Amino acid sequence: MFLKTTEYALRAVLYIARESHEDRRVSLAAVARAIGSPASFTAKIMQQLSRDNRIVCSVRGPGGGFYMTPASRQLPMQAILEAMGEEHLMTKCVLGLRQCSEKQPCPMHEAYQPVKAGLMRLFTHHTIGEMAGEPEWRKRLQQKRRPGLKR
Amino acid sequence: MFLKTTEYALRAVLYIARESHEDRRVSLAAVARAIGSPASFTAKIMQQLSRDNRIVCSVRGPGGGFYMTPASRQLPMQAILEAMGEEHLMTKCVLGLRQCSEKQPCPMHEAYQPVKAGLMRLFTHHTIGEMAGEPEWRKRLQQKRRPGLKR
DNA sequence: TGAATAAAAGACAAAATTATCCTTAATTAT
DNA sequence: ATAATTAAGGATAATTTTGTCTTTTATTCA
Repeated sequence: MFLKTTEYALRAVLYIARESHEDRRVSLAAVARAIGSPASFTAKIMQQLSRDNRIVCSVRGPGGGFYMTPASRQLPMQAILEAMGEEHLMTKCVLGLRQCSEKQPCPMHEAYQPVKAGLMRLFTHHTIGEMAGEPEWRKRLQQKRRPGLKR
Repeated sequence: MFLKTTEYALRAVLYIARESHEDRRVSLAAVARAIGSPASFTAKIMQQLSRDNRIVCSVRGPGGGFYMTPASRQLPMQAILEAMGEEHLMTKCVLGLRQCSEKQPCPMHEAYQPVKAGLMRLFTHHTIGEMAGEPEWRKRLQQKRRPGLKR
């Protein structure tokens, strides 16, 4: 569906939405560990996500790291795709045809239409904060982070 | 959504389903032109699709080319994805997590579920022949092939 | 101010995907 | 049989994506 980069970005933002506040920041290393992406690669992704502090905010120096404001949590999930330059994946033709449209439909257009609509709805109708609200996720990440944890 | 290779494969099979019969074969060059993919790259894709003549059949020599049998037209669209080794894209987690499941859902699992179901339905419930049945497609391909056509 | 910390930025490397070219094998027609 | 045609197969190259490493900049604290 998405590029690995974008998958990492989605994971990272959801993680930060859970774990951070204005005063409690999470480090790059913590993010990388949590989302299972190499640290220096994660760094590049975080740069895209924190450009202009639009989606996540970043602070350098001791005690620094990343966090999200309440305002950013109100952004639709789509904002993450936009930051990564992959928002077109929601509207793209299944066959990858540029000219495909309602007027000039590809053979799969009609059948794919409801899937596309569902995708768009998924990313436009849900905010980041909303998506980050699931409790199962955090539990699993902690299991993963310390595999040898007893019980 | 899919790799370019797979998009080409889907386009190629739908094109061949339309244009060919046991006795009327389409050449590699024709397929490549129709789907807008470089000829030698298309050749590689056709090799995957005609392996064991499972999806398309191929014939070498003068008058040769590719065609589809009525039996192949009955295959679900999914068969094309399988031939290209991308069937997992239908069932994959949006965040790309391997462990994501009903029991261990990622934050987007529940919301993505209906989209995934739609995707799977799209490729399992529709046959290649069915999908190839749209008249608009052929018209557009012919326009594209000869851009300077009068009228 | 100076040292330590943590992200930003840039250069570079590896891997995967996409694309090209050349040779071989199969089929048809002469 | 020989030549011509068309796909198969193999080797190689270009591009994109993914990943790494080093240096720079901002911030905090002593």
